[in-house]
Amino acid sequence: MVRPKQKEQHPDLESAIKEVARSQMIENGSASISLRAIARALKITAPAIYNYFPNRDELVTALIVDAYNSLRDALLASQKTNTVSHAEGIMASARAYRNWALAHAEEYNLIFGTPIPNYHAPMEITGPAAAGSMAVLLGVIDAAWRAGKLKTEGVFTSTPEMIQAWVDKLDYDGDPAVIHFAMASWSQLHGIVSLELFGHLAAVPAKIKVDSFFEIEIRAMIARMGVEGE
Amino acid sequence: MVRPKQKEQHPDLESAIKEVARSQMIENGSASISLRAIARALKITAPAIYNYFPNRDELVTALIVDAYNSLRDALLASQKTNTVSHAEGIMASARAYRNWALAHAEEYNLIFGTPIPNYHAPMEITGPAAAGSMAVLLGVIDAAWRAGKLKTEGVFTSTPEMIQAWVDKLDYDGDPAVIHFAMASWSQLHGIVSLELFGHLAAVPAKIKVDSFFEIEIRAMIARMGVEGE
DNA sequence: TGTACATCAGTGAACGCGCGTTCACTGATGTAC
DNA sequence: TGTACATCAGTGAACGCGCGTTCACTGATGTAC
Repeated sequence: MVRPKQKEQHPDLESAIKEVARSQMIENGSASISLRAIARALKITAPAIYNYFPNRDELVTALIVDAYNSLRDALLASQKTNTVSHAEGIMASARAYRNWALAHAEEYNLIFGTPIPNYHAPMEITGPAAAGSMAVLLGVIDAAWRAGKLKTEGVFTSTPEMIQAWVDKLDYDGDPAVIHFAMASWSQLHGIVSLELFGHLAAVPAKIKVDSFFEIEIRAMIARMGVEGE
Repeated sequence: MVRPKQKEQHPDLESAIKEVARSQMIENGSASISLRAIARALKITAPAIYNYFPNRDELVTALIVDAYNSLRDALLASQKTNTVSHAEGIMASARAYRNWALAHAEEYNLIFGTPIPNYHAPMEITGPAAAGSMAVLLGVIDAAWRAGKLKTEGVFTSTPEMIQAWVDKLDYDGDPAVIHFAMASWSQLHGIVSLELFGHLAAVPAKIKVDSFFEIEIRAMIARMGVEGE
């Protein structure tokens, strides 16, 4: 997708296009990514974009992949500085997830929200990107399990279809209950974060802090998994 | 909005317009509600719609209000047939919430998902409608609390800002922890349901059942609230 | 019963707009000799 | 150092499209006398 360039108005127009696309998503929502609007903002003509992306859909795909990678990096970064305890490690990744979502609201929406009309994500490209960020979340919980900190007994009597599918998909060799916990944690993160993003949790104008609600809920989840506090 | 009619191609064109709008949301997503497309489907001309809705935004608002009311009715219906136990009452409303969302995916998305670009919901109209459906969820948990079935001690040390705001907003005279539990339950419901709707929880093509995952998670939430099982 | 009139739901043409994409082009730059 | 040529990022015009909304209208129906 990147071609050797000889002259350019912008030092890196491919990145500039994506950057403007991101900022336009913030203004108008991810549904209204428009090549012409991007070109206008960059003071180039719309066809120039075709030197970098073969069409609008591939630009959207690139934005999705970037978003997943950005989320993955944020999650990874939260782990590097946290070796205190497994409970705190899980808390740190949860906070990193939420903070990333709040700081990149439209990108979060792009990957986990309403699909863009008339756009169909090519799974062979977005799938691995998605797995990359999910793997970090699973990894944190898996680490707690491998350290014997997770209470997996009694989570379910027989492995449900859905969990087994994830075990197979991720080629996971641990306790299926770890996958269940990862999915449960992710659901909870997503539930809080997405309601918060759309202003459903707190009265919007006042911009009331959801922080303590988030902390209480995630700690409850960690307690449920049996991981001891710091 | 309703005017006396003397002749009509459709017995109730106002309802027909909303019905077609709903089915077009299913096909193309809520972002692409189009008066012209609706008119085409009804074999009328686009300006005819202006006899029923002053503009596109008010049609969208009407759809949002309908959606909230429909969800509220589904939640209420789940309560009428359930007097077995508080735990089962909560389970029933949770299942009703999920089932409604799965059966009305685009309406769910319309009220809780990405806002429609360039559309701003008039809070004085959508606010009460939203409160109506939320009130049912709160009511079920509040009933358990009033029956002394909820373990509200130790949920938080001091009432967080966000919860207090809801207490004030809903003029709630019970334990603030009940509001917390209602918000927590809703977050959890929303998290699972919205991931499920967008195919993130289960590999999409196989359409793997999320049912048991959902049951396990909601039962865990009920257990956390201290409500005894059946 | 018959006629004149008012009502008003739905029509059809038109407006100005923004969109993705194509195409032949231009003109600055880099390269070869 | 100087000239001829190839490259190719970006241009500008054009395409066909769908959109929300306006406007003067038409023609079937209901009503009054």
